[in-house]
Amino acid sequence: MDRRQKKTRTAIFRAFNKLLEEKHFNNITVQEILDEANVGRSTFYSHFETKEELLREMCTDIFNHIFSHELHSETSHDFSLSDHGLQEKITHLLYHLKDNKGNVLGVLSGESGELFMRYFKEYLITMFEQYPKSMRKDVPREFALNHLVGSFAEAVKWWIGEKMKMPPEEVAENYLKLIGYKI
Amino acid sequence: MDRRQKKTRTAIFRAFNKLLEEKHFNNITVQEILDEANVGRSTFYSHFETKEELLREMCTDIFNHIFSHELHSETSHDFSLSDHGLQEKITHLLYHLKDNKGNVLGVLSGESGELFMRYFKEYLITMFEQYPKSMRKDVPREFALNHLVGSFAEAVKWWIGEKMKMPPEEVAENYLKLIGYKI
DNA sequence: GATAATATCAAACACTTTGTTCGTTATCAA
DNA sequence: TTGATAACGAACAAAGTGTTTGATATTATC
Repeated sequence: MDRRQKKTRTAIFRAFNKLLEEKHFNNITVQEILDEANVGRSTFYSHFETKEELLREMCTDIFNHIFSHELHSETSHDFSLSDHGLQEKITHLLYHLKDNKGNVLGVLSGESGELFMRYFKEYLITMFEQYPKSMRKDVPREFALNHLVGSFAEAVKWWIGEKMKMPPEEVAENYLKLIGYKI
Repeated sequence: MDRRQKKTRTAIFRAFNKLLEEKHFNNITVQEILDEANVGRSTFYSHFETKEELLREMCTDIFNHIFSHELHSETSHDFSLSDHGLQEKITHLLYHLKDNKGNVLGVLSGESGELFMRYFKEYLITMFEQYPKSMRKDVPREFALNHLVGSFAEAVKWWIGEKMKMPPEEVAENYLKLIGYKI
């Protein structure tokens, strides 16, 4: 990719992220992004068709980074035994989030969290599907999966809202207790 | 309140709700609401300052109706024994939601759930606080309460997304299993 | 280093939506 | 019946969107 393209792309991402920390997605205008990123109007629209696409691409960028190790680390293992690592995996994921504090905080802690959450959950589904033992079998599979994903996403949102002051290990432990996960 | 005011207010609510079933809140224009409700532009703005306020007022209207029985039915009972009714209370709440299908579906089933969810959770906090036994004590109270409220809200969202085809009793039962609630 | 390709820019553009204003008409409560 | 007021509709300024244009600057490549 052309250096110029990379440069403007990251400039736009940085600007957008900063703005997201301050105000809601809906109340951010393209003009504000342009001013913050020092990028021309037509340049912006040659990169992204709409503001929504910008958000989507930024989300996937962040998650591809955060989940890159998570999703592929154990895919070659025996499936029935892979449950053993759920606590470690969750802890690891939380540490990743903490490392990306700068990027994630703006998007998630702001009022735009719902949009970000939608993407987050998509990745979580893939993760939890690797741990069949975390799901109770006396409840419909879809219901149980939705519960795991939804409640974990809520826990993370709460954690971030609390400025991530609780240690990742503790968050993971508390969460696993609440979903009744037996090691 | 003047009959004329009531008339236009409900006309706007009805029109707005219908539009919410079809498209996202952000993509609904005031003009569309006016056309659907057969209401003049200036009339709309004499009732609601913005589109957001319209949504907010509609949400509180719905919840005040749905939770009116829920929240006050057992407040005079003995607190330590009130846990016995959680399953019934949840079931009852789900039936209420189903009765308000027409109102709730549009707001929540669409992608506009954000604001609606926020209000919903506020009411849920009050509800779950009446059932101390539903909360594990080996996990920080705030963490546990967030888990109960968040996961229940997610379950309801899922349920509505599935067109409420699962019977309320079953939803309540499955949910209580997942949070490890012992009768 | 020269060159062809192309990314960026600024400015102007048509278009949509918002929220306000105002004079007129219709409806209500008393 | 009458005074109050709600609804109407048309026009308005303001703000934002997404596109187009031609000039300028930067890049990859030869």
